[in-house]
Amino acid sequence: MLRISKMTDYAVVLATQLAATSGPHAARDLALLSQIPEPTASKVLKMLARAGVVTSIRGAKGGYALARPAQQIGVHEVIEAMEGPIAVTECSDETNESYCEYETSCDVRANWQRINSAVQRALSEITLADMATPGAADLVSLSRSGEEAARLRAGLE
Amino acid sequence: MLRISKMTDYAVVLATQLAATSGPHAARDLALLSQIPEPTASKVLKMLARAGVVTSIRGAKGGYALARPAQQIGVHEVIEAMEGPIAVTECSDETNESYCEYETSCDVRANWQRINSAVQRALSEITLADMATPGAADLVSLSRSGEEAARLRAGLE
DNA sequence: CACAAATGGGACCGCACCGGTCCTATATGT
DNA sequence: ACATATAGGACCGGTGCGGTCCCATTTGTG
Repeated sequence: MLRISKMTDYAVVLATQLAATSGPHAARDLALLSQIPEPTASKVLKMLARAGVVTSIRGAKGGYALARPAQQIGVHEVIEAMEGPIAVTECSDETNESYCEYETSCDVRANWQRINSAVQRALSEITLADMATPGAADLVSLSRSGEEAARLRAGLE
Repeated sequence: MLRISKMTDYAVVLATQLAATSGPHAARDLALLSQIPEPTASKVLKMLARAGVVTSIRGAKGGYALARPAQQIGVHEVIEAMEGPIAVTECSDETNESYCEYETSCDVRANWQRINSAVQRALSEITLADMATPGAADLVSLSRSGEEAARLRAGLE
């Protein structure tokens, strides 16, 4: 988990660009703006459209626009559009019957739901409008990551 | 992001088992308990050891134990042990110089940090002790990140 | 009405990564 | 010494993902 796929990165970039401007934009324009290869950007936008995150207008003068106001679209929607439902473990989603004989391990798996919902909540609180506003990235404190933060800091200096 | 790899799932299961019991356990025992193929479990435990999540005791009567009390180990440590630093985008971690000519897209990428830290925070608030307690799957620490995000949004609106 | 400009929906490919196994070296209790 | 563990890799097969391309469909425009 938590490794961001490139496609998902593209999706967020593109969706944010749609949030920043207004009116429909052709896939080609968005691709140029975001420095994403055009065919790939097109594919990503199609996925977003199918997921209902953006709307599409076909034909000449067509393009893409957000399906709803940017404040009402959480980044989790974009991410789920690209990667499917978030963080399901095998134990939770399917029909499997009898490998839960050892209840200890299955209890643990049930607890994965905590992790899933925690992540989901965190992601749904960040909207595309947030992503479109440039400055405020730092007021989210990343302090508690300890060594991670230290590494980042070291990288900056 | 957010697709949970099998290895990571194993890691959480194994770590949680260590949290539930006490004293060192051999990899073989843990593997049997959790229904994970032994060589794989062994590999996962090695990774956790190298990351400092668990300690190892070599030789006969050896085994693995948590490096710290379960309440002090967030699941993000386990996850990072398996997958490396959480959710970094290419733009943030490396030495790359000049593909940020279009500042709009790079601004967006800077905002990835919000997502990263939101997820990080959510995960760091769930400890192995939480994962080891069976019933109380909901509640606990999830509310924190919610409040935080609410504050952020309040600032924007 | 014909044409150009767009999206929709796939098929397709190459490669990196991941799950999984196994082998050898080293450490340590008995 | 010997049995029991972990440490650290090498190795391999399969799947998934990034990425491209093609063709059908829709729709504005001259």
